[in-house]
Amino acid sequence: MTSTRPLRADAARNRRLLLAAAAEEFAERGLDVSVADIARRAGLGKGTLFRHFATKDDLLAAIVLDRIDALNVVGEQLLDAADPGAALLEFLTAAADQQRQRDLSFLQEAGELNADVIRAREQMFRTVHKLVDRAREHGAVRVDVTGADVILLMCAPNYVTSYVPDAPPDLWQRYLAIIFDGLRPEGAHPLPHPPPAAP
Amino acid sequence: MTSTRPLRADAARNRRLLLAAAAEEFAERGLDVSVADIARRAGLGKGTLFRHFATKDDLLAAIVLDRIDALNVVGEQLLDAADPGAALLEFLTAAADQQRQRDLSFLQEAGELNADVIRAREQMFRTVHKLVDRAREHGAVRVDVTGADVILLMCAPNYVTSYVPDAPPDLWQRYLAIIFDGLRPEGAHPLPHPPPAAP
DNA sequence: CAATAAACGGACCGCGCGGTCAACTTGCTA
DNA sequence: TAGCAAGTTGACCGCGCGGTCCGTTTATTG
Repeated sequence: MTSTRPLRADAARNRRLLLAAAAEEFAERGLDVSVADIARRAGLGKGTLFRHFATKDDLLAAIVLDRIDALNVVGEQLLDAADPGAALLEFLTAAADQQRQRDLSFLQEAGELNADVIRAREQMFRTVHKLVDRAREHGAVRVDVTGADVILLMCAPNYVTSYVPDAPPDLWQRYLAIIFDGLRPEGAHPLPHPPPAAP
Repeated sequence: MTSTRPLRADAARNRRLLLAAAAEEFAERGLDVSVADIARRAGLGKGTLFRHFATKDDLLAAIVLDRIDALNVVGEQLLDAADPGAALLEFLTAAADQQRQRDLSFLQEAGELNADVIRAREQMFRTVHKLVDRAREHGAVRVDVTGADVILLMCAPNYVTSYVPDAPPDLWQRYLAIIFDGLRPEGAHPLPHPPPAAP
């Protein structure tokens, strides 16, 4: 029973400031910005950061958890869209758009992350599987790709554009479109390797 | 005029040992293994490592340079293959296969790297452009993708599989096949964003 | 085989990191 | 508005990193 009494007003505000600062800092400069920089950006002391998040990883986990949950909500809403193929594309668009900029990828090895994150991630993965199954049944996706494939390919558009120096902010759409065309049944060539069991 | 006299026999051997150890270590444990670990793996002192490579980045650059050059050789040989579409696929296969495991990506911002690496990379990129142009003229690749697109997508198969915990070593082939299907003209949908000028 | 320059190695240095703590400030409540 | 728990802070700690340096070892060569 962790009956958490409500945060004091200033503490709640500072927590939000820290999360916002961290999200921006991670996005702009990658996952190894120092906690000192994050605290400075939030206009707070380093000690305050560690009062709210025991560890740098916990801070990251809190951000990632929010994003995964938000993404899962979008996915679930799309589960009963009229056009399952369009719904899957829309989901992938939302996913790439949300975690634009640098990575923050949620596809990390289990051990590295908080149990809450792992749980949320698995739920989101289940949603993706459903979206893919529906799209496949509807003939919008080739028969030989699985939910696991789509999960793995989900981050690729952002990854790919992260290497072009002054990329326009929506360049990723181009690569999502190419990859999505690769998922379509028309003109599909047989795949040389079975899908992974994992995600 | 840097008239470099030949290395002493043991020094030459140790240089090779260091390059091999670094390549393995980078591949297995990522780019931020310590130089101490690399030296230990090579069975040499840390000082020796720094005698051969002034900086950790120089060591990385030496490895990357080798790979880029090797890849460029493969690409140039494929330039007059009978089937330009198959040649492009073969090139991408060689690229992914060579730099399997962890990243070592050669698509980094210019400033980060040695001038030699940048030169080699640009040459390799020109080869890719030629391979793509030939494949496009031959109808093996959709008309709206460019060499720059292919360069960006080149590393995606390895990236994507790097997230599955105990991935079979050739799982990347599956995602290369999917992406390559996305590059084909059959069933291509118009792309939502112009290609980047950059690479 | 002696002489010598080249190569080696590991103790050492300074830095910046994630994380701690005790003195101080502040919002809440009775 | 007094009292106090909750919250804040920045100096501080230990660590491991990339990189240096110099006493020692070794391949080469006349």
